[in-house]
Amino acid sequence: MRMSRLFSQTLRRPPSEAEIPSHRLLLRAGYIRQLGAGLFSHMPLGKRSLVKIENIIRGAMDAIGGQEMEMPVVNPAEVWKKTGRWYEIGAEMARFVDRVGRDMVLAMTHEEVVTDIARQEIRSYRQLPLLVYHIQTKFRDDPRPRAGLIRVREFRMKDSYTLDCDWEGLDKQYRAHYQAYFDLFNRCLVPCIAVKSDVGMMGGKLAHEFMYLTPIGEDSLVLCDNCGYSSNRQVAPFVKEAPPAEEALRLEEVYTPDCKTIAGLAEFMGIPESKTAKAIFLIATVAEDEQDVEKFVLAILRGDMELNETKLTNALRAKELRPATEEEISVKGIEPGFGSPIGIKDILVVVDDLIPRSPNMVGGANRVDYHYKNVNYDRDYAADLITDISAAQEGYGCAECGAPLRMSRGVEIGNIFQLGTRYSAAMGANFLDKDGQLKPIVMGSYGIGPGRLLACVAEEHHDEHGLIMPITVAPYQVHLVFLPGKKVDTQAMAEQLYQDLQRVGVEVLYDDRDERPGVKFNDADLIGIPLRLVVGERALTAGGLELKRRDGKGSWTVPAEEIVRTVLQRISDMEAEIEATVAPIEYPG
RNA sequence: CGGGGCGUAGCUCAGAUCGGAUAGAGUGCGCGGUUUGGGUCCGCGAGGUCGCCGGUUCAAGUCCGGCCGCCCCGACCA
Repeated sequence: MRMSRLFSQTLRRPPSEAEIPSHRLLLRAGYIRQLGAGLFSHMPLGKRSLVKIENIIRGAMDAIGGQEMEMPVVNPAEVWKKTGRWYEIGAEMARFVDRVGRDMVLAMTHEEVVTDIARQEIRSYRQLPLLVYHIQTKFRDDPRPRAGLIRVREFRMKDSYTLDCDWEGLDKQYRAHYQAYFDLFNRCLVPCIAVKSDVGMMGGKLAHEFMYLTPIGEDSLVLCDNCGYSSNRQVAPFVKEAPPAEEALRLEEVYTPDCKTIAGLAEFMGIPESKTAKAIFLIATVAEDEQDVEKFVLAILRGDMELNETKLTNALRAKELRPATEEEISVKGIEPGFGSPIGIKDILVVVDDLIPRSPNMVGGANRVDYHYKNVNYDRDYAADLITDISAAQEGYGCAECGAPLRMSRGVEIGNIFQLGTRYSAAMGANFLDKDGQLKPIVMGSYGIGPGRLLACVAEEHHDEHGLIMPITVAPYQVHLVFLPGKKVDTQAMAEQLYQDLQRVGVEVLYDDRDERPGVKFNDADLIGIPLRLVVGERALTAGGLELKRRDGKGSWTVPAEEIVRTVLQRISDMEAEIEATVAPIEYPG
């Protein structure tokens, strides 16, 4: 490609709305342009990188037996109603009515469609297992897109689906994806870890998220350096050490003026926060018989701990969970700031599983400026549900080995779900097994966001001058630059090289513009093509052309007659370096 | 959806407190010259519904009201 013809220019300054490096550089280098909140165009450079990423994904999926197909973006609501997700998913799914008044959706994932097809196609265990995938544009009306390509509303997604006779088969395909994902992320040179995750709207049993670790990430992760355990904070369990047992003392009301916070209360009472209990009031939306019911929930956990809303949502099987308003709290006869489950009726009380093991706590008395001393679970109040609803924190004990946990942040670049029979059972996708029994197909679902992955590549590989694209993902392999010469016609040489290199299959971005050297070098650095080939008089008098790696790992002066061969060699060197990082990884089970 | 910020040339920003005549700069873009190994220098030129609608006023980029858009924090989220 001739840069004089390229449809996008580099920007000297990034638009002011871009804050994170990947967003700024992808804009400046001309890979992307923004249309609206969470809506981006991929310019020719960006599109080429995106296609390369998608092809890396294709390679990895095909290698584990995947068959590429394509399913419709627009779905009739009917299938979504059948699985219930029409009702469960909120405003993030775009819906519309077609010309004859039918409800339609823009599919944000394709379990329904795959299951619908499977229902028609699959009759026998002999047709299983199967792995199908497609790479397609998705729209999710995210309430808050951010960070450039990291979190957008419209994006490309690879989603694959496995169909199996049983859980053993699913497990096998799940593990194959686990390995394939590491392989392909390695090929993109994006380091990542797999963490256990919440199943969220997908439903199902087991799920992992693949996380690129970075402070700009929006997921909080819990990691154990000792045993390697890792989990999304949303679901992370941890060791809760119960305080020493004590004789239950007499319940006592104490005057605690202005103690509306845990910190204030602990200070006033002269006790650690761990001796207090906090009461949090929420409204949970729960589906009962296809109807949404709002339930008033009182969550109780130790004063020094934080509520984990995902855990609570899952425990309640709630669709939605939000803090209760002061009015809603007052209506229940509860005093905000001094709330307590004691003596309150007609609410759903959920207690963190550490509370029953914590004797003589200080908690609210439902009366302004008063708390109870020596509150003991069971004796003084009861819960509808006792379970883990507290959030892991830095330093808490690892649930596997007890060592202190470390917190980190990450960007989710892929995920894998063991769905089981949720969709097949709901939609009647059954097959006849060996034993003559009709059984629901056991399914899995697996996603990757190529656009987000591109952002992570940029985030991981750049310097103060611009992008440093890995050879596997770069829009072109070689950036050819000529610098006008006084005696030598460097432009003619460059034109010839441009032809020669393309003839042997090298992808060349050729800067044929009449620009000053500084401009060309700066643009080359910004765009980040892995190899830069300069035709200039200075190097020619020193014996050849200048070939340089953008990542700083080598530069060479190459005689003109050897240039094509050398370029091919350097390209395959760089490809080999990356392929060497692809290795079997232990599946944690 | 709550809190905060911003909206003037392709991009980065002045101008707004205190209303006043053809709305500016840098960069980018076009033309001419100059220069040619890290964003040369000089000249000329094109480029604007000052986010939109309404109001106040003799007069609005500037004041008032409403709306829209974008960004950040939170809520939310495969």
